[in-house]
Amino acid sequence: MNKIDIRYLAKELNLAISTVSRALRDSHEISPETKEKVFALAKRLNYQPNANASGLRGQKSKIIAVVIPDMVNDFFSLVISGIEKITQAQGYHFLLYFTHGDHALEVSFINTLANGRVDGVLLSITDENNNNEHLEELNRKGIPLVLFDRVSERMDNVKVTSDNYESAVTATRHLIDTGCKKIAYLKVHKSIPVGTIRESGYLEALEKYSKQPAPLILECTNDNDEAFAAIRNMLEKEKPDGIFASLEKLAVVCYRVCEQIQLKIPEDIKIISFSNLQTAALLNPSLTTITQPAFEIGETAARELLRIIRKKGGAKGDVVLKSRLIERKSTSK
Amino acid sequence: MNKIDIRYLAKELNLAISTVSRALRDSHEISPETKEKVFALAKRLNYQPNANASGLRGQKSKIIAVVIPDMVNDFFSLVISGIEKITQAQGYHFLLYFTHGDHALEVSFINTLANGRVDGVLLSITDENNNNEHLEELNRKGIPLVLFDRVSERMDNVKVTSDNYESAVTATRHLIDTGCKKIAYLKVHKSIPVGTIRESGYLEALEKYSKQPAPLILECTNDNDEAFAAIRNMLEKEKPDGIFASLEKLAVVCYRVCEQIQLKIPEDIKIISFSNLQTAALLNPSLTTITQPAFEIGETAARELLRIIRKKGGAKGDVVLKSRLIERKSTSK
DNA sequence: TTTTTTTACGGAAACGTTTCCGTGAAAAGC
DNA sequence: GCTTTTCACGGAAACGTTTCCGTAAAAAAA
Repeated sequence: MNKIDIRYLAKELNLAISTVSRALRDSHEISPETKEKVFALAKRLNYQPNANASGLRGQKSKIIAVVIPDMVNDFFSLVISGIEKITQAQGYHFLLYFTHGDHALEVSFINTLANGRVDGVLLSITDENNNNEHLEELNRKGIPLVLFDRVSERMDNVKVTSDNYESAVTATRHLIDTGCKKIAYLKVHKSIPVGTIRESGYLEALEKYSKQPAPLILECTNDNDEAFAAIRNMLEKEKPDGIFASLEKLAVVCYRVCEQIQLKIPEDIKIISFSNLQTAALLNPSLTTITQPAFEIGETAARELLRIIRKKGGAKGDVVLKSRLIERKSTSK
Repeated sequence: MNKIDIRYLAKELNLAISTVSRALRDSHEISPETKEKVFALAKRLNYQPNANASGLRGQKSKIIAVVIPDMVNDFFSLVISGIEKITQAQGYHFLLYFTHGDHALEVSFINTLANGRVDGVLLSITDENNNNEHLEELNRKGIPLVLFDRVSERMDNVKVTSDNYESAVTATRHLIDTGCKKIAYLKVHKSIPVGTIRESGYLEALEKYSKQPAPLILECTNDNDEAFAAIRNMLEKEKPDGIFASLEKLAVVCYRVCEQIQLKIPEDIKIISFSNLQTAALLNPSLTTITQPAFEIGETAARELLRIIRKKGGAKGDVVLKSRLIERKSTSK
């Protein structure tokens, strides 16, 4: 089978390669009749321009890279779906990379991407406390970068996030409003900024709206069994009547602990959690959540990136999207 | 900022471009000392070979395409994770495409991919009943293709699936064993082969292991509200004591219906479902599932594809992976 | 009519690699 | 000591586009 490239089309039509190329790109220098002939043949032979050749010549690939920690919860699945919607609509493609929480892997990905493979990068930072020389380098090379969800304040790229502080206040206040007198805040030990920001929201709300004498913060590890033990210990010792989990996996562990030590939700203890779990409504009892606009975060980040790619450096406007409190049975009075 | 290409390295080291290229690829024609110098400079300048240029010259991109219907349930997220593990380990990249159930979109994706952009394609077919001329075309062009989960028996590409028939038998039998006398099978109207295969498993099990006089099959639409109405109607009229849902979304709808018409699970009715829902254990009551080895399907499919890419056409061995029955409260006696 | 502009196209360079082919010098074989 | 082989590298072509530059012919302007 003959491979059909632009050269073959040209030969077949008795035209110069340049003419065919221009016709395909609908240049005004080409007569309508010639265009017609070229289009017809191209369609008939299902001609597809070689991506590497165009990319090499034009110094662009129509591909962006999406770098995220992983896909173990629904949040990033939804973000990806949002990104896909935009890239698909605008004729772009995307490569997907998981850093698995490994900063070195992130550095490696970013470095190997700065070689014409992609026109831009969408990144949710793996470890926000680590250095980001690799990102500075990306900026120096002029490769558009948009950060989302897990961002670094030290970078002045466009950032797309959700209102973690405000919704943490809302969540805490919701527990207070439903009668909780002693509210615990659960986080993971790796102090990712989003965790810290949510914590300040919790503290702020306690201060302002509650009479609780002292905050009650439990720092768990990433290990589920360890978290289970820690939470159980805390529940038995401190006996809080409200729990605010900063991550959905912590809420899930809480459910298990409560089952084991026979605490009834929401009678004995109320639980609220940040979560994008699509089955939150089906848990036993259904879980009240602060749900981030994950799909919209993906859409917005992608849209911003493509805008920058086209305009070669547009306005640097951060975008903060609103999360929603979805009240369910785990916090009913 | 100077862009550092191989030409720049050559000039800097007073070497020919070809020498540098060979050194970087660790050719035996280059002396160890020269290699050292080249490696050192390349590392110092963080040189990354231009992907489009290598791709164009070498006619390969080290990128594969992954085409799936969507990511609305955990199954495909897990598959993607499995694929990522393999591509990452073997130095490949992957582009992700969603067909959203639109056959024409699948055709369009496949066609535009056959232009050197990717070295191979991993596909879960959108509509197995539709024609697959686009896939034949891909085969003719010599672009490796591996099908997974939703495959077409008419294609003789490598296929990676799970044991839908056997596990449907197992699922039905599980309901029979827990005492169900009248078991309904729930499917969606689009007769995707996987649905049909599961149905035959259900029928086979009824025939062999149950005294149920006739099968009870309900065909739902993709619309959740319609499915709700249909299931409710069926439950009230037929009063089955066991439900086998071929898709997890149907099981979820069942839960809602049961709640509304006050049927107790598992006392009044038992439910089992194909599902990869990570929170199946947390539902109320926890849901007994047939869980497909999604991650392994992704791993296997990717591994097979990369093998074919390297060997340029290896053995055509289909792979069937085993699903697991995970017994939970929705089917307890 | 002559000159200028426009139209519609052709030729060739360039994008950054990889690899084929060639070659002088050193090493090996005789 | 002469021929042959090996070694280590250089030059240039090729991958398939896009676009710059050039140019006959036709159209417009003079």
